[in-house]
Amino acid sequence: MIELADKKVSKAILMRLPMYLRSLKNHLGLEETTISSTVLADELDLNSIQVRKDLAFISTKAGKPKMGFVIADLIYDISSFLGYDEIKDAILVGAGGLGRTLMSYSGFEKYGLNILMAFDLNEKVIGTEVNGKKIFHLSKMQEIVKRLNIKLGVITVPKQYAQQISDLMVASGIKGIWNFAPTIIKIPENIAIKNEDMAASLAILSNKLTILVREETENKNKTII
Amino acid sequence: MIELADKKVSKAILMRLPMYLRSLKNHLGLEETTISSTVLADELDLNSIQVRKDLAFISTKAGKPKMGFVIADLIYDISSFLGYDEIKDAILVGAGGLGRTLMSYSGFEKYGLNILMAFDLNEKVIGTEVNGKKIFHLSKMQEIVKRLNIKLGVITVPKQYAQQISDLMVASGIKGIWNFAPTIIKIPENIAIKNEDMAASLAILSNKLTILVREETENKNKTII
DNA sequence: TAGATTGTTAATCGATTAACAATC
DNA sequence: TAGATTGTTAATCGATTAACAATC
Repeated sequence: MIELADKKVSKAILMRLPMYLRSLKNHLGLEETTISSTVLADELDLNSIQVRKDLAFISTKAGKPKMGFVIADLIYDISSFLGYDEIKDAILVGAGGLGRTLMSYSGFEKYGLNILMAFDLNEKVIGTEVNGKKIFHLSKMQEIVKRLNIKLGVITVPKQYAQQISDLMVASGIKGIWNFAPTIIKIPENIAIKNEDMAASLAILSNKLTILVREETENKNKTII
Repeated sequence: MIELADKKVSKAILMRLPMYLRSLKNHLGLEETTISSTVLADELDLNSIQVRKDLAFISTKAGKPKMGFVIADLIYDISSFLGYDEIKDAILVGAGGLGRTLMSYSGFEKYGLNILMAFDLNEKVIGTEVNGKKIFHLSKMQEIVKRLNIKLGVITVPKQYAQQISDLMVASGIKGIWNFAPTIIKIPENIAIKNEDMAASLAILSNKLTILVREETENKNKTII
């Protein structure tokens, strides 16, 4: 019997994998064919043991002592592990500033995300296109999503509408939601959600900055005293 | 002698604090004055013990048995802990789609971030304004940043320019960088950086979605077999 | 008072790092 | 061969959760 080895991945690893991918692609571009865990670790400010553990976790081929890892193999393994190789169609709701920015960004395809079209309520934008992607009236969403069997939805509406839109998406059969509205959305158990939380990012940066500035002030005082 | 209790905050806590803040503001808006750790925990899908630990860590006033925490106090404590109460001026480099979106978003002030102006190389946008914020030629940046003693920089340029812009920012005296370019930037020790890594977010969502869909398929097969 | 809810100490869990033998 | 670099087992570290006494 085949053991599907339903490995549970930690969030920490999932966040590092795209970092590896970037580095690896850089090195491949530089005509290199292999790479050691130390080089990767140094570049990404990680521990080399951690890098080896992570790579062992996702890769199908082991690294070789003295030689390291085959870059192309790693790229392939990480990409498929992350599902970047199978393009997932998505719809976006809220064709305002952020929504339009995401629509015009062509880089998501690299990560397996393809925003097909958008929905909005604003008559001014309905019927127009952004980056070749049509904007429809929100009332059309459910039918289209069902018909095309779309599984991913991006929410870029003002926060007061986020919950409604999310409910509508779920009702339409969407299974994964990428939420950019700065609010918490309630979803059923069997739906995946990722909140893009800029406030949290800012909190972290703000804290780092505060500590830095404080340290510098203290050091200055020391020399004076 | 005063012990400054230089508490080292974990990233995990820093990411939760903005979540608390949101919830608390909601409840305050609902005319409530106190809240228990269980209510907060349920709302945010956290453990109530964890909530109490977090709150104990940042708050100046203890909660009271049976009554819970005073919402207004918590809001004040979290805000000041995160530095949201002291507005930090920032500049932005790269007035393209994403840059302009960030410039037009007025919500950052709530988090203590005020984007004063932007810089770019594109003659078409130089001299124009977005949301009342002027766009200058990049060559003006260093002087302005120094003169106004600005400590925060936002990078929204294409990835191939990100490193140069970062170097320029550091040379101008900027201490904290919020990087939206999908690339790794090398910075000196004494500079704070936060990478807004959409690829990592997508990786996490993509993985959740894959697991979900796989489970559903397996369950369906079970019933058939 | 009785019960809800706090804060703290101890236990658990998971992730990171260290040590080291295996090997190309 | 000698040395660099791997993968693995064990140790450490930190964060989360459990247990429970304190108290409003």
